[in-house]
Amino acid sequence: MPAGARPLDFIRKQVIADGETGAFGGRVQTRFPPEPNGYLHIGHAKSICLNFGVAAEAGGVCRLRFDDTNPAAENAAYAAGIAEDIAWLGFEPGAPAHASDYFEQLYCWAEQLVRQGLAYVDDQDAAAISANRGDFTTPGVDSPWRDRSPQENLALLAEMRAGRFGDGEKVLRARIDMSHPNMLMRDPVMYRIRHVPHFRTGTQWCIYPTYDWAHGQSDAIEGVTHSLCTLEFEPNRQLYDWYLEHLPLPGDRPRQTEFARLNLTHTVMSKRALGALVDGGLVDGWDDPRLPTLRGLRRRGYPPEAIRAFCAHIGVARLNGTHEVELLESFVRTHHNRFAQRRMAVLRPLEVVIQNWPVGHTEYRRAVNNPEDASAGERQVPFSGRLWIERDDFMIDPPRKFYRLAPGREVRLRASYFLRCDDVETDAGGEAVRLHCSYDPATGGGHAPDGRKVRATVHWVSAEHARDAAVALYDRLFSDPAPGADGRDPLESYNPASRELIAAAKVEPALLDTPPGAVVQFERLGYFARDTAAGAAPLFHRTVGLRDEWANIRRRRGGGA
RNA sequence: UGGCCGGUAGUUCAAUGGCAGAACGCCUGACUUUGGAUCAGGAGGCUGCAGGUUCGAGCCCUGCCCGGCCAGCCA
Repeated sequence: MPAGARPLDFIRKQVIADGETGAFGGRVQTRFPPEPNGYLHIGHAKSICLNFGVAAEAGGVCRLRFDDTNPAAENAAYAAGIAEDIAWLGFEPGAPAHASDYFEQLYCWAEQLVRQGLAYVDDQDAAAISANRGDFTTPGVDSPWRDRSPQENLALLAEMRAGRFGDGEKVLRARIDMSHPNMLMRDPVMYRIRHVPHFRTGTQWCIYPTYDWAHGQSDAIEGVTHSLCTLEFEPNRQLYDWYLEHLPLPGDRPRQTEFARLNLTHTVMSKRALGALVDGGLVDGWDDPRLPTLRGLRRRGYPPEAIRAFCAHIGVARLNGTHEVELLESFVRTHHNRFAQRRMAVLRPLEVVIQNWPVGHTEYRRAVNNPEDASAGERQVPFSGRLWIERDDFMIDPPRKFYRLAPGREVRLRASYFLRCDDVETDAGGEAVRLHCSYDPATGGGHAPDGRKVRATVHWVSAEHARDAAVALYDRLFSDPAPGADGRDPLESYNPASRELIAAAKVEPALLDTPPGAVVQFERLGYFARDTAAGAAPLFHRTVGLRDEWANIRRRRGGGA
C-alpha cells in the first residue's frame, strides 16, 4: 500500500524549481522549530517528516531549533523529551539550536530598528494596546508614544533590558502602520517584559522577544532557506518578510511557506486540549496509549516506520482537512502483519472440556510464529483436555453467517484438532458456562481425512498451562469524529469507555517471553504491545485490532450481538 | 464586517487549457489452518454555484456561496 511514485507535493516542486533557478545559491536548509512547552504529537510528525525529508532529498540539512521565547511556559524536560521523540521517529536531531542563542543579536537588531525610527517603546498597557489596535473594519489609532525620538527610545529600551520596569509596563513595538489591513502589521510587539527566569539563559534577560520578532531572524542567522510552517502562520509571513527586509542579513533571505497541519478524526491535537486531558486525569499522562502524542503512540505499539509511511502517504497541501484515523491504523497493521510474531490469548474465557481426551495427558502442538516470515520459526504450545476459548467464538443460537462454534457444530482449533461441541452447560440466565466437546484425533494436521470442512478456526489456551496477563483494550478517545467542532468543548465527546481493562486474560506461556515494548499479534484479535513499565505484572496494550469481517456484519445489522 | 488562503470520489491527494485518476475505506469473488494476510474485479464525480473567454475549462476572467486563519505582551 505504500504504492509507487506519488506525485511531488507543492513544496518539493518549489524546492526543485529553486534549485533550477539557482535560488539560495543552490542550498536547501530547513528546520523543525517546536516550542518546548509540551510533548510532540503526530501532527508534529508530519512536520518533522516534511522538514527532515525535504532537506535529505535535496542534499541539505535540517536542524532542530527550540523556539524558546516564552520562559513562562517552557522547560528543559520538555526540550529533552522532544529531542528523544524525534530520534525515536527515526530522525537525527543533532545538537539542537535555540532561539535563545540569538537573544543578543536580536537585541542589537532591535536597536538598529529604533535608530532608523522603525521601532519605539510604548508605555500603554496590554488592554490599551489591544483597544487601540482597532478591528477588522476599523483602523487602529496611533499610540501617544509612537513619535518618541530614537534617542529616547534607545535609552528606554536599555532600561527595559536593565530591569528598570515591571512586567507589562512597557513594550517595544515595530513602527509599521496602525491602519494596515493585516492586523499583524499594526505595530506588532517585539519585546515584552517578563521577570521570569529562562531555562537556558537564567535571569540574564527580563525582556523576551515575541515569536514574530525571533523566528525569521533565527532562520536567517542559521542559514535556513525554506522556512516551512503551518497555515495559521500565513498572515505572519508579511511581518516575517518586513523584519527581514529591514535588517542587514548575513546571507540570503529565508522564505516562509505554509502547509496544512495534520488533523485526525476522533482525537485532538491542540496542546490546550491535550493538556486538559492530562491535567483533568482523563488520561494517565502524556504517554497514555490513547493520546496522539508520539510518546502515547509509542507505548500503544505504533511503529515509527508506520507513522513515517503514513506521513509520506498523506502528502502535503494547502487544503486544511481531516484524515480518518482508520488510514493511520491501516499503516500500523501493514507493518505489524509483516513483523509481529503470533501468539494465542483468550480475553474472555469460556471453558471447554474435551471428553474423549486422555485424562492428564499433555501434547505440545507446533505453531508458526509468523506466517508472513518463515525465519521467525515455530514454537511449542501445550494442549490438554481442558481449554479456554473466546466467549465470542461460541453461540448457543447462532445467526446466519456466524461460522464459529455452536451446539453440534465443528470448528478447527488453531494449530491443532477439529473440535465438536456436544453439549452446553448454562447458568440460570441461560449463558453458557462450560462446553462439553470432543476432538477428532485424525485431524491433527488441520484437515479431516474424510474431507469434511469447517468454516472457522478458533484460538485457544490450555487451561492447565495458561498464564494470566492484564490487557488494555482501547477505543476512540472521543466519540465525535471532530471533537470540539463548532466551538464546543472537545471534552463533551470524551469517550469514558475509551479504555477497558481485562485483569486476567488467559494466555499461552510463550507470550510472557515478549520483551517490553515489543508488539505481538494475538491471533484473530489484533496487535498488542507489551508495556514498558518494569517489574509490574505483564500488561499488554491493544495497538489496533485486526480487520474483522464478522464485526462488520454485526455492525451492518445494527450493532446487535 | 476588512485582509489572506482554500473548495476535485466517503476521506486524503493527483491531473503542460486536451478522454477526471490513485490510495485508504466500501461492495463482490478467488484462495486460505487467523472471518487475518494475499489476489482479481466492482460501485462511487453536475470538479461549490452562475456567467464569461476558448475549437476545447477542474485549470484562465467576473460575480456569488461555503470553509479556514488573523483583532495575545502565546507560538
